[in-house]
Amino acid sequence: MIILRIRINIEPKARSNGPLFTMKELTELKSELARKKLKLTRQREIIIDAFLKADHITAEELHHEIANKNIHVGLATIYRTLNLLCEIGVGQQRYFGDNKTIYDNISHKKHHDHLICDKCGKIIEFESQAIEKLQEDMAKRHGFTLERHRLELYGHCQDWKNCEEFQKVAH
Amino acid sequence: MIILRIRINIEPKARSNGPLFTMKELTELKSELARKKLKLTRQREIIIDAFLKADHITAEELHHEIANKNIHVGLATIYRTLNLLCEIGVGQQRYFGDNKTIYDNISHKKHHDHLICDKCGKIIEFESQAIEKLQEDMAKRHGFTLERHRLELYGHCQDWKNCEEFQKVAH
DNA sequence: TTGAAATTGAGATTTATTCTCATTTAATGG
DNA sequence: CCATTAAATGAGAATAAATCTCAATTTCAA
Repeated sequence: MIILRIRINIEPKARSNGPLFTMKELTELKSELARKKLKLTRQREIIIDAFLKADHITAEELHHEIANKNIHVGLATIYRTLNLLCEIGVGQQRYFGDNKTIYDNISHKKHHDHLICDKCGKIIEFESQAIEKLQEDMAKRHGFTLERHRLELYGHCQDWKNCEEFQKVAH
Repeated sequence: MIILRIRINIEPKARSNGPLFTMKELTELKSELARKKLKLTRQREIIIDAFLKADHITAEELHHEIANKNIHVGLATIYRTLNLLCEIGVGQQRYFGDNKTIYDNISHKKHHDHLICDKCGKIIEFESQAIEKLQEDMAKRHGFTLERHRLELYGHCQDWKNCEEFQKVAH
């Protein structure tokens, strides 16, 4: 018997180097997907695995990351899956002004804001109850019901000159 | 004698309905442009005039605004001039997440942050010394020299249902 | 008035992201 | 285990905001 496969995107072997995520993560994810009548495809597993290992990453970067493993997943699928993860609440989109959407892996993080180094691109996360409080006050003063906010501090860090990822970032 | 003009973009008459800006503004602007070896063209006058009358505006909106006066200025020129105004310090770019750059006329404003209504698109400007102070502290704590920041509060205002410019804004 | 240098318009180009649709795949229930 | 069906994928087309190109035009200073 001969089976012809016209398009095999990902070889079954791609799965064989260790489990992609822990059993707990996998179970949670599956039930979350099932709730939305979504499927856990091989592509999604791969994307999610790479995403969970990252901290802040762009779709393009993730695409390369996966390509480096000699796996091909279409860029459109990467975008689709990243947006899906944001809907589920595992990720969040950020725009730091360089015209690229950064996907923030918030699976293990609580709410936070960002400090961004203009020189080396370093991103530091922080949280300030005091600032949040003042924001709430300010909104109330103007008759607003606050839903969300965006706070980004830009400047340069102490050691950007030694920073390995040093690169002038455009504004 | 016959003069043939192949391309007349803006008729001289377009200038005749009143002075575009006050003498003081014009003088300041001219010297500012001269300092940079830039020219005060008719297009720039028109764009700057419309921009100074606005508060927050997109390039596209400004383009329409000008078109409504039966004057044609190319969109590329609008972008170029708006960016120029930002360099000079008369304007500032903002991104409020709807994938369009908003140009903020800051000619008569000091530093401020924004409250944005998700329902009607209303933009309120505010300033908080207290928040700024906390931001400074936070940056210092992480070894950062703060250059600038972005603080935007999103939610909905009291009266968005009656708001004439009501329109669901996409996120 | 004139010449050099800056500016413009029109449309091509870029770039990130989304969309389209034919093909393929996962999950479900017998 | 297999068939069914709805969901997902890949590839490339489409979109949309903003920038770029370049020949034609205009400003400004001398």
